[in-house]
Amino acid sequence: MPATELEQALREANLRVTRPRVAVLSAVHDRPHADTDALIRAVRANLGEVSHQAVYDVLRVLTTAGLVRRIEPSGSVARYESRVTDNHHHVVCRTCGLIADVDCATGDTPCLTASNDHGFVIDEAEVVYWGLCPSCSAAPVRST
Amino acid sequence: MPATELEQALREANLRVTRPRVAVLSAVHDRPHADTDALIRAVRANLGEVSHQAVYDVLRVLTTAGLVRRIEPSGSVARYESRVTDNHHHVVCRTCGLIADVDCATGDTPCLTASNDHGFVIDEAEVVYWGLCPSCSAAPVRST
DNA sequence: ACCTTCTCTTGACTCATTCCAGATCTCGGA
DNA sequence: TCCGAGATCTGGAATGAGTCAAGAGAAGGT
Repeated sequence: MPATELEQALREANLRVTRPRVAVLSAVHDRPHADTDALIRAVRANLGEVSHQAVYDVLRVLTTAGLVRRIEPSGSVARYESRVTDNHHHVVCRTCGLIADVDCATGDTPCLTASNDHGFVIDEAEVVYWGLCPSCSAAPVRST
Repeated sequence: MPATELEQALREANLRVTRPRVAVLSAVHDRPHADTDALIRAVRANLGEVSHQAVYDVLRVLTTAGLVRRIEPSGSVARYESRVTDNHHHVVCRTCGLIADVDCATGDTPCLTASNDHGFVIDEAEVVYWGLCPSCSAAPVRST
Protein backbone atom coordinates (compact mmCIF):
# COMPACT_ATOMS: atom_id res chain seq x y z
CA MET A 1 0.00 0.00 0.00
CA PRO A 2 1.54 3.29 -1.12
CA ALA A 3 2.63 5.70 1.59
CA THR A 4 0.69 8.50 -0.04
CA GLU A 5 -2.61 6.81 0.60
CA LEU A 6 -1.70 6.14 4.18
CA GLU A 7 -0.71 9.75 4.68
CA GLN A 8 -3.95 10.89 3.17
CA ALA A 9 -5.90 8.62 5.47
CA LEU A 10 -4.14 10.20 8.42
CA ARG A 11 -4.85 13.71 7.18
CA GLU A 12 -8.48 12.92 6.61
CA ALA A 13 -8.71 11.82 10.20
CA ASN A 14 -7.21 15.13 11.31
CA LEU A 15 -4.06 13.46 12.50
CA ARG A 16 -0.58 14.77 12.00
CA VAL A 17 1.50 12.81 9.57
CA THR A 18 4.63 11.44 11.16
CA ARG A 19 7.05 8.74 10.17
CA PRO A 20 6.06 6.39 13.00
CA ARG A 21 2.37 6.78 12.26
CA VAL A 22 2.72 5.98 8.61
CA ALA A 23 4.90 3.00 9.45
CA VAL A 24 2.49 1.64 12.05
CA LEU A 25 -0.50 2.10 9.79
CA SER A 26 1.35 0.40 6.99
CA ALA A 27 2.35 -2.49 9.24
CA VAL A 28 -1.24 -3.02 10.36
CA HIS A 29 -2.34 -3.11 6.73
CA ASP A 30 0.36 -5.57 5.82
CA ARG A 31 -0.24 -8.08 8.57
CA PRO A 32 -3.81 -8.22 9.79
CA HIS A 33 -4.36 -9.48 13.34
CA ALA A 34 -0.76 -8.89 14.34
CA ASP A 35 -0.07 -8.26 17.99
CA THR A 36 1.68 -5.17 19.31
CA ASP A 37 5.04 -6.82 19.53
CA ALA A 38 4.96 -7.97 15.92
CA LEU A 39 3.97 -4.48 14.87
CA ILE A 40 6.83 -2.95 16.83
CA ARG A 41 9.25 -5.28 15.08
CA ALA A 42 7.76 -4.51 11.69
CA VAL A 43 7.98 -0.78 12.28
CA ARG A 44 11.58 -1.05 13.42
CA ALA A 45 12.43 -3.03 10.32
CA ASN A 46 11.31 0.01 8.34
CA LEU A 47 12.50 2.94 10.38
CA GLY A 48 15.22 1.68 12.64
CA GLU A 49 14.81 2.25 16.34
CA VAL A 50 11.38 3.40 17.43
CA SER A 51 10.30 3.37 21.04
CA HIS A 52 7.63 0.89 21.94
CA GLN A 53 5.85 3.73 23.69
CA ALA A 54 5.48 5.51 20.36
CA VAL A 55 3.90 2.43 18.81
CA TYR A 56 1.50 1.99 21.71
CA ASP A 57 0.62 5.67 21.44
CA VAL A 58 0.10 5.56 17.71
CA LEU A 59 -2.03 2.46 17.95
CA ARG A 60 -4.26 4.10 20.50
CA VAL A 61 -4.59 7.23 18.40
CA LEU A 62 -5.36 5.24 15.26
CA THR A 63 -7.88 3.14 17.12
CA THR A 64 -9.63 6.20 18.53
CA ALA A 65 -9.68 7.78 15.10
CA GLY A 66 -11.21 4.63 13.67
CA LEU A 67 -8.37 3.91 11.25
CA VAL A 68 -7.62 0.57 12.83
CA ARG A 69 -9.63 -1.76 14.99
CA ARG A 70 -8.35 -3.35 18.15
CA ILE A 71 -9.35 -6.91 18.91
CA GLU A 72 -8.42 -8.96 21.91
CA PRO A 73 -9.74 -12.49 22.10
CA SER A 74 -9.70 -14.07 25.55
CA GLY A 75 -6.29 -15.32 26.49
CA SER A 76 -4.53 -13.31 23.82
CA VAL A 77 -2.77 -9.98 23.79
CA ALA A 78 -4.20 -7.05 21.86
CA ARG A 79 -4.20 -7.37 18.10
CA TYR A 80 -4.96 -4.86 15.39
CA GLU A 81 -6.51 -4.95 11.95
CA SER A 82 -7.23 -2.44 9.25
CA ARG A 83 -10.64 -3.63 8.11
CA VAL A 84 -12.79 -1.02 9.75
CA THR A 85 -15.37 -0.11 7.16
CA ASP A 86 -17.40 -3.27 7.20
CA ASN A 87 -18.99 -5.34 9.89
CA HIS A 88 -17.18 -8.60 10.22
CA HIS A 89 -16.21 -11.02 12.95
CA HIS A 90 -13.41 -13.43 13.75
CA VAL A 91 -12.66 -17.12 14.05
CA VAL A 92 -9.97 -17.96 16.55
CA CYS A 93 -8.11 -21.25 16.68
CA ARG A 94 -8.09 -22.65 20.20
CA THR A 95 -4.79 -24.38 19.63
CA CYS A 96 -2.52 -22.02 17.76
CA GLY A 97 -4.35 -18.73 18.17
CA LEU A 98 -4.65 -18.08 14.45
CA ILE A 99 -7.29 -15.50 13.64
CA ALA A 100 -9.27 -15.21 10.43
CA ASP A 101 -12.00 -12.86 9.29
CA VAL A 102 -15.56 -14.04 8.94
CA ASP A 103 -18.12 -12.02 7.11
CA CYS A 104 -21.26 -12.13 9.14
CA ALA A 105 -23.76 -14.58 7.79
CA THR A 106 -26.68 -12.20 8.01
CA GLY A 107 -24.90 -9.38 6.25
CA ASP A 108 -25.23 -6.57 8.73
CA THR A 109 -25.26 -6.41 12.50
CA PRO A 110 -26.43 -9.84 13.54
CA CYS A 111 -28.13 -10.84 16.73
CA LEU A 112 -28.13 -7.20 17.65
CA THR A 113 -31.82 -7.61 18.22
CA ALA A 114 -31.08 -9.77 21.22
CA SER A 115 -33.71 -9.94 23.90
CA ASN A 116 -33.09 -6.32 24.84
CA ASP A 117 -32.57 -7.25 28.43
CA HIS A 118 -31.88 -5.21 31.50
CA GLY A 119 -32.53 -1.84 29.87
CA PHE A 120 -29.12 -1.68 28.23
CA VAL A 121 -28.74 0.51 25.16
CA ILE A 122 -26.84 -1.81 22.85
CA ASP A 123 -24.81 -0.38 20.00
CA GLU A 124 -22.63 -3.26 18.88
CA ALA A 125 -22.64 -7.01 18.80
CA GLU A 126 -19.23 -8.62 18.76
CA VAL A 127 -19.01 -12.24 17.72
CA VAL A 128 -16.06 -14.53 18.20
CA TYR A 129 -16.13 -18.03 16.78
CA TRP A 130 -13.94 -20.56 18.56
CA GLY A 131 -12.66 -23.69 16.95
CA LEU A 132 -9.70 -25.21 15.20
CA CYS A 133 -7.89 -23.92 12.18
CA PRO A 134 -7.29 -26.27 9.24
CA SER A 135 -3.77 -27.25 10.31
CA CYS A 136 -4.68 -27.83 13.93
CA SER A 137 -7.81 -29.83 13.17
CA ALA A 138 -5.84 -31.95 10.72
CA ALA A 139 -3.09 -32.69 13.24
CA PRO A 140 -4.78 -33.14 16.58
CA VAL A 141 -3.14 -33.85 19.92
CA ARG A 142 -0.42 -36.02 18.42
CA SER A 143 0.16 -38.44 21.29
CA THR A 144 2.62 -40.69 19.47
CA MET B 1 -26.58 -21.78 48.42
CA PRO B 2 -26.00 -24.54 50.99
CA ALA B 3 -22.48 -25.83 51.32
CA THR B 4 -23.68 -29.40 50.93
CA GLU B 5 -24.81 -28.81 47.38
CA LEU B 6 -21.54 -27.16 46.49
CA GLU B 7 -19.62 -30.06 47.97
CA GLN B 8 -21.71 -32.47 46.01
CA ALA B 9 -21.10 -30.56 42.82
CA LEU B 10 -17.38 -30.84 43.45
CA ARG B 11 -17.58 -34.56 44.13
CA GLU B 12 -19.63 -35.16 41.03
CA ALA B 13 -16.88 -33.49 39.03
CA ASN B 14 -14.31 -35.81 40.60
CA LEU B 15 -12.70 -33.00 42.50
CA ARG B 16 -11.53 -33.13 46.07
CA VAL B 17 -13.60 -31.14 48.47
CA THR B 18 -11.51 -28.54 50.23
CA ARG B 19 -12.37 -25.44 52.18
CA PRO B 20 -10.98 -23.03 49.58
CA ARG B 21 -12.81 -24.76 46.74
CA VAL B 22 -16.16 -24.64 48.46
CA ALA B 23 -15.60 -21.00 49.35
CA VAL B 24 -14.59 -20.00 45.82
CA LEU B 25 -17.48 -21.88 44.26
CA SER B 26 -19.85 -20.26 46.71
CA ALA B 27 -18.43 -16.81 46.00
CA VAL B 28 -18.87 -17.26 42.25
CA HIS B 29 -22.47 -18.30 42.82
CA ASP B 30 -23.14 -15.32 45.06
CA ARG B 31 -21.71 -12.63 42.83
CA PRO B 32 -21.92 -13.43 39.13
CA HIS B 33 -19.38 -11.73 36.85
CA ALA B 34 -17.05 -10.91 39.73
CA ASP B 35 -13.37 -10.53 38.91
CA THR B 36 -10.63 -12.53 40.54
CA ASP B 37 -9.78 -9.87 43.05
CA ALA B 38 -13.36 -9.57 44.27
CA LEU B 39 -13.52 -13.33 44.61
CA ILE B 40 -10.30 -13.40 46.61
CA ARG B 41 -11.73 -10.83 48.97
CA ALA B 42 -15.00 -12.70 49.28
CA VAL B 43 -13.23 -15.96 50.03
CA ARG B 44 -11.05 -14.33 52.66
CA ALA B 45 -14.10 -12.84 54.31
CA ASN B 46 -15.27 -16.42 54.82
CA LEU B 47 -12.14 -18.31 55.62
CA GLY B 48 -9.57 -15.81 56.80
CA GLU B 49 -6.27 -15.73 54.97
CA VAL B 50 -6.16 -17.66 51.70
CA SER B 51 -3.35 -17.26 49.21
CA HIS B 52 -4.28 -15.64 45.93
CA GLN B 53 -2.47 -18.47 44.23
CA ALA B 54 -4.95 -20.92 45.72
CA VAL B 55 -7.85 -18.91 44.35
CA TYR B 56 -6.28 -18.70 40.90
CA ASP B 57 -5.67 -22.43 41.05
CA VAL B 58 -9.16 -23.27 42.18
CA LEU B 59 -10.68 -21.05 39.53
CA ARG B 60 -8.70 -22.80 36.84
CA VAL B 61 -9.70 -26.20 38.12
CA LEU B 62 -13.35 -25.26 38.37
CA THR B 63 -13.26 -23.76 34.89
CA THR B 64 -11.65 -26.85 33.43
CA ALA B 65 -14.20 -29.05 35.17
CA GLY B 66 -16.99 -26.92 33.76
CA LEU B 67 -18.35 -25.83 37.13
CA VAL B 68 -17.77 -22.17 36.39
CA ARG B 69 -17.28 -20.24 33.20
CA ARG B 70 -14.57 -17.69 32.62
CA ILE B 71 -15.36 -14.57 30.64
CA GLU B 72 -13.07 -11.72 29.77
CA PRO B 73 -14.48 -8.86 27.78
CA SER B 74 -11.91 -6.68 26.01
CA GLY B 75 -10.31 -4.22 28.36
CA SER B 76 -11.41 -6.07 31.44
CA VAL B 77 -9.77 -8.60 33.70
CA ALA B 78 -11.04 -12.17 33.88
CA ARG B 79 -14.46 -12.66 35.42
CA TYR B 80 -16.32 -15.78 36.45
CA GLU B 81 -19.91 -16.91 36.53
CA SER B 82 -21.76 -20.02 37.58
CA ARG B 83 -24.33 -20.27 34.79
CA VAL B 84 -22.78 -23.04 32.79
CA THR B 85 -25.65 -25.26 31.79
CA ASP B 86 -27.32 -22.96 29.31
CA ASN B 87 -26.14 -21.03 26.31
CA HIS B 88 -26.27 -17.36 27.08
CA HIS B 89 -24.29 -14.25 26.27
CA HIS B 90 -23.41 -10.95 27.88
CA VAL B 91 -24.06 -7.24 27.61
CA VAL B 92 -21.20 -5.07 28.78
CA CYS B 93 -21.51 -1.41 29.66
CA ARG B 94 -18.85 0.64 27.91
CA THR B 95 -18.80 3.19 30.69
CA CYS B 96 -18.91 1.35 33.99
CA GLY B 97 -18.11 -2.19 32.89
CA LEU B 98 -21.27 -3.68 34.33
CA ILE B 99 -22.07 -7.09 32.86
CA ALA B 100 -25.49 -8.66 32.53
CA ASP B 101 -26.67 -11.95 31.10
CA VAL B 102 -28.57 -12.09 27.85
CA ASP B 103 -30.44 -15.16 26.78
CA CYS B 104 -29.72 -15.68 23.16
CA ALA B 105 -32.51 -14.47 20.96
CA THR B 106 -32.55 -17.54 18.78
CA GLY B 107 -32.60 -19.98 21.67
CA ASP B 108 -29.62 -22.13 20.96
CA THR B 109 -26.26 -21.53 19.37
CA PRO B 110 -26.80 -18.47 17.22
CA CYS B 111 -24.89 -17.46 14.18
CA LEU B 112 -22.87 -20.61 14.59
CA THR B 113 -23.73 -21.28 10.99
CA ALA B 114 -21.51 -18.39 9.97
CA SER B 115 -20.11 -18.49 6.50
CA ASN B 116 -17.93 -21.47 7.38
CA ASP B 117 -14.85 -19.67 6.20
CA HIS B 118 -11.25 -20.67 5.97
CA GLY B 119 -11.81 -24.32 6.78
CA PHE B 120 -12.05 -23.74 10.50
CA VAL B 121 -13.94 -26.29 12.56
CA ILE B 122 -16.07 -24.04 14.72
CA ASP B 123 -17.45 -25.34 18.01
CA GLU B 124 -18.64 -22.22 19.77
CA ALA B 125 -19.92 -18.77 19.01
CA GLU B 126 -19.34 -16.20 21.69
CA VAL B 127 -21.37 -13.03 21.53
CA VAL B 128 -20.70 -9.84 23.44
CA TYR B 129 -23.11 -6.94 23.21
CA TRP B 130 -21.61 -3.54 23.87
CA GLY B 131 -23.61 -0.57 25.02
CA LEU B 132 -24.63 1.43 28.04
CA CYS B 133 -26.29 0.17 31.17
CA PRO B 134 -29.44 1.92 32.40
CA SER B 135 -27.61 4.19 34.88
CA CYS B 136 -24.90 5.19 32.43
CA SER B 137 -27.28 5.87 29.56
CA ALA B 138 -29.46 7.95 31.88
CA ALA B 139 -26.56 10.06 33.13
CA PRO B 140 -24.24 10.59 30.20
CA VAL B 141 -21.00 12.51 30.20
CA ARG B 142 -22.14 14.98 32.88
CA SER B 143 -20.19 18.05 31.86
CA THR B 144 -21.68 20.41 34.44
C1' DA C 1 -4.59 -45.41 61.06
C1' DC C 2 -1.53 -45.12 56.81
C1' DC C 3 0.02 -43.89 52.54
C1' DT C 4 -0.33 -41.87 48.09
C1' DT C 5 -1.63 -38.13 45.65
C1' DC C 6 -3.50 -33.92 45.02
C1' DT C 7 -3.85 -29.18 46.96
C1' DC C 8 -2.37 -24.96 49.40
C1' DT C 9 1.35 -21.57 50.95
C1' DT C 10 5.05 -18.55 50.14
C1' DG C 11 7.66 -15.69 47.49
C1' DA C 12 9.73 -14.54 43.40
C1' DC C 13 8.96 -13.58 38.67
C1' DT C 14 7.07 -12.55 33.77
C1' DC C 15 5.22 -9.62 30.55
C1' DA C 16 1.81 -6.50 28.36
C1' DT C 17 0.69 -2.09 29.07
C1' DT C 18 0.83 2.51 31.19
C1' DC C 19 2.88 6.69 33.41
C1' DC C 20 6.06 10.51 33.50
C1' DA C 21 9.20 14.28 32.23
C1' DG C 22 11.82 16.20 29.01
C1' DA C 23 13.43 16.63 24.12
C1' DT C 24 11.86 16.85 19.35
C1' DC C 25 9.07 17.47 15.49
C1' DT C 26 4.77 18.88 12.65
C1' DC C 27 1.54 22.12 11.12
C1' DG C 28 -0.66 26.49 10.12
C1' DG C 29 -0.10 31.25 9.89
C1' DA C 30 2.80 35.45 9.00
C1' DT D 1 10.49 30.61 4.03
C1' DC D 2 10.41 30.97 9.03
C1' DC D 3 8.28 30.69 13.80
C1' DG D 4 5.60 29.55 17.68
C1' DA D 5 2.29 26.49 19.84
C1' DG D 6 1.07 22.27 20.70
C1' DA D 7 1.19 17.57 19.63
C1' DT D 8 4.43 13.64 19.45
C1' DC D 9 8.45 10.73 20.51
C1' DT D 10 12.21 8.97 23.73
C1' DG D 11 13.87 6.43 27.64
C1' DG D 12 13.24 4.57 31.78
C1' DA D 13 10.59 3.28 35.59
C1' DA D 14 6.29 1.49 37.42
C1' DT D 15 1.85 -1.11 37.59
C1' DG D 16 -0.77 -5.15 38.03
C1' DA D 17 -2.89 -9.47 36.45
C1' DG D 18 -1.41 -13.73 36.19
C1' DT D 19 2.22 -17.68 36.42
C1' DC D 20 6.10 -20.71 38.14
C1' DA D 21 8.26 -23.65 41.51
C1' DA D 22 9.23 -26.22 45.76
C1' DG D 23 7.87 -27.77 49.91
C1' DA D 24 4.30 -28.29 53.67
C1' DG D 25 -0.28 -29.89 54.43
C1' DA D 26 -4.83 -32.14 53.71
C1' DA D 27 -8.29 -35.58 51.24
C1' DG D 28 -9.69 -40.10 50.52
C1' DG D 29 -9.07 -45.00 49.47
C1' DT D 30 -7.26 -49.33 51.64
